[in-house]
Amino acid sequence: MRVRSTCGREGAKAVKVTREQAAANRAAIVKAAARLFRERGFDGVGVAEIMKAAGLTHGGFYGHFASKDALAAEACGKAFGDTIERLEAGRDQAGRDLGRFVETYLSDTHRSRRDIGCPIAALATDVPRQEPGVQTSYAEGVDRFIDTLAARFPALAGAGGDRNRAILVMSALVGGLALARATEASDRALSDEILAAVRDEITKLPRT
Amino acid sequence: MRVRSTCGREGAKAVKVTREQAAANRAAIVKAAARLFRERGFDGVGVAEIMKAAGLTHGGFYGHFASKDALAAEACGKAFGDTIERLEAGRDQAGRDLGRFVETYLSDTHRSRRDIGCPIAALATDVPRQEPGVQTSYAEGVDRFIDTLAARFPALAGAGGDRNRAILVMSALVGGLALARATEASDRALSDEILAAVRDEITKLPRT
DNA sequence: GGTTTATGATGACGGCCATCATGTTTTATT
DNA sequence: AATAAAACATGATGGCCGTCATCATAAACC
Repeated sequence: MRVRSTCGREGAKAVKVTREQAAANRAAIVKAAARLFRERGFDGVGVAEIMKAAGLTHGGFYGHFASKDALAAEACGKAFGDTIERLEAGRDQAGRDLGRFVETYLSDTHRSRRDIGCPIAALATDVPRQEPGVQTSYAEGVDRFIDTLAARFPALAGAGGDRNRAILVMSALVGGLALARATEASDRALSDEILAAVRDEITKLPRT
Repeated sequence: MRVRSTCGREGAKAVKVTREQAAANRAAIVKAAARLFRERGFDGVGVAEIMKAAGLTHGGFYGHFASKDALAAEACGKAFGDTIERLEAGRDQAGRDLGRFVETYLSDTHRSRRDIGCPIAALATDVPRQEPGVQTSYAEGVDRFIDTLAARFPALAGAGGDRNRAILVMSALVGGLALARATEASDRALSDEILAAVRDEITKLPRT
């Protein structure tokens, strides 16, 4: 009720697309957001840039999502979905045994690719500062991650059904990766040392 | 060369203070920044708010610091200094043995007080997105933290002089605390479970 | 084939941000 | 006592942000 603009007068090349194309666009927005949020944090990327990365302009955004926060929650869920799916399916070698998985999680590649890596490690300290929707999405992801870990690696499943061992391993993985990333640029030797140490110590953990 | 303003015309109550008062003001800025950055992240707080928290107005800021990033690096250093000093001095009970320290690090209090807690856990995922100065300050702090940990708790010092065990414990502590914070608001039970699990598993770790 | 529907492009709004120019007042120096 | 230096308050500037109003267009449905 404030705008009395005269916009959209001359060059509005509207592009009404098919229903499935619109759905594809929506998915592209979520996908781009999941990538950019992990790379730069929730507050480090604007709506306009996300839309541009999805091949659209910023105006159409609110036709798909109620707010940036709503997208953040959904993008967070997608990032978890992708990661857990990869873990559950065990498509690559990392799914076979714990040692392989730990090697992959604490690898050079995972350290340098925040944008497509584990959202737990990429967003951990950002989440407490976000809206409830994002926090819920994240917490559900963490819970699923723990269960998946315990299910896939029997050595992590406690005798009494507790998930303590899986939680310890997850915490060490997430903490180690986050610290390796934080120190990589200014002290590569330290960053490498952290990766190697957590890798070695986790695999040396006594079996239950 | 752009401003042709007519500012400071009527009510400019300038407040030139003594030399030591100026130094105290500078320290107050760093202190406020160290607190606010841990609470809201480097990009979650503006210069004006930091200055206000220090009891000043935003204009005087650039008399003390070259940029917000320069302050961020210094505030990061101060946060580490305080935390490591507390750990080294062993003033409180947490300094005595590893179990006590782990209990304190993974306590309710530390979970809810990001602003005065360990900067490693508060800023981990923000640091890779900051300027080199901040990253260097952070990496130095992490390095010192590992050394302090290994020095204070003999069980964490490896036989060959390696710091692997200390690094594992640090990673688990940092990861566990960060995840407990991220899940606290939306799933308190999960958050508590994480704190307890990491606490228990670390203390059950075999001695070297 | 005509009507309805809704995608998304354009552009505007107000707010917040980092940074800096200016001016006043007081301390420090000579 | 006079002068230089410096601290800090005021306020401006340009840029980016999330959000929204408007509307051309083409798909979806009858």
